[in-house]
Amino acid sequence: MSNEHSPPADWTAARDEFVAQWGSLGTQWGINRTMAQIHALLLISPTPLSTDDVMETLQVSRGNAHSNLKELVGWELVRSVPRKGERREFFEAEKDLWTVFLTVARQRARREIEPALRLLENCATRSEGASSDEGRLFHQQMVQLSEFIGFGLRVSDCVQRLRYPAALQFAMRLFPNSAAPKPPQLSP
Amino acid sequence: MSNEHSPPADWTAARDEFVAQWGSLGTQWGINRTMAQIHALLLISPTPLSTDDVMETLQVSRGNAHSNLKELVGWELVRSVPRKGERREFFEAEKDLWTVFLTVARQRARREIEPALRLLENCATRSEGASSDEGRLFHQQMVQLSEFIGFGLRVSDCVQRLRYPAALQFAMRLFPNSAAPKPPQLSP
DNA sequence: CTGTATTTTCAATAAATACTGAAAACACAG
DNA sequence: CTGTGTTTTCAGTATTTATTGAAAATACAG
Repeated sequence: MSNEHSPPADWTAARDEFVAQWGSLGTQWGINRTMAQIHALLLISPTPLSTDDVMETLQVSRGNAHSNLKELVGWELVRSVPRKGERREFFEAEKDLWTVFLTVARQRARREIEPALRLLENCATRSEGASSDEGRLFHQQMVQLSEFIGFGLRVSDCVQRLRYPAALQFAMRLFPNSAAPKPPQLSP
Repeated sequence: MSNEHSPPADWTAARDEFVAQWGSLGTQWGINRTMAQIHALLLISPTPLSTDDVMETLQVSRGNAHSNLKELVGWELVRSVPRKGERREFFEAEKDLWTVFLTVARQRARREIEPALRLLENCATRSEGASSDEGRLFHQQMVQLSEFIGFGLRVSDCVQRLRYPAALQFAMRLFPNSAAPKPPQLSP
């Protein structure tokens, strides 16, 4: 993994801190630590990594590395890339951040928001004719929540169709006082 | 709490399911079950509730109800309202969903995103002069991530200043094919 | 100050979640 | 088929997080 002529620079300390902290950050968002760390690792790796690479770097068991890699693949944030003449699997992360953002939004919408919306609509229907104060407020809030979340879902759908430059332009037009980041432009 | 002339309608079943499911939903987003359930409860309660009301309705201990109520107050999603001639505290949730959305966005930005941004900027600086492939990609990703997240923060800042109707209009202009929800209009 | 209602704290415990490691299943070369 | 390298599964264990309940602190009325 590490080779050649680089000075034993201390950016490696920054790397380790990034991986560790990204893991903690993840837990605050309902993502398990190891999964977030593997994602961090792959985000900054110039080459695809094997399960054993992950095990060694993060000092976790095979089962743990395996299941979290597979889950990342399930989230479409990581893909398995075959290597010529190698039997084992290698994994690489999607590195373009706009794509990562869209993917996370899409997956969370599908897995979590849409089921919630169904719940809310169902609750709204079931409380249709309520006559008490409590019942009417409940119905009202269910309708309001489902409309709010439904609207959010539709906006997200539209955003999915934007390429990064278009999204940027929209944002700039909407929020002139917020400077935009340079467009992502990764090396091949 | 329950009184008067309502038929023993079954919307109460819908209510119970809403509270329970909102709790599970919360856990997927890194919020503990009880806290999410208390929030759900207050969102649909026409009157402020006491700690004992919460304990009884959700069947949780005093300590649990207490600490989660206080944390909700800390998130500014719930406020304590004094009741004339009553010594104990009553709590009510912010019910306007646009306000709730802005509050959650603001709090998460402050508590989680801003610290992450500082980490990323720090990592970007510390890897400034890296010469290896790995080092340069790391630096590049740190810069990219911090710019992306920084931009998100600035957009969020701007959104904070929008009233709901203005936000709606913006969204409609951006995404003409997504029908908008009726503007929230709660009874006094 | 004394007594009572209420809030707050926190050590102990329970529940949920994540992780390990070894065994089983699988894939393929020879 | 046999042997070897790899992936997958999963029961057991460890870790983390949430919850309880009772004691301590607080607030106030009389």
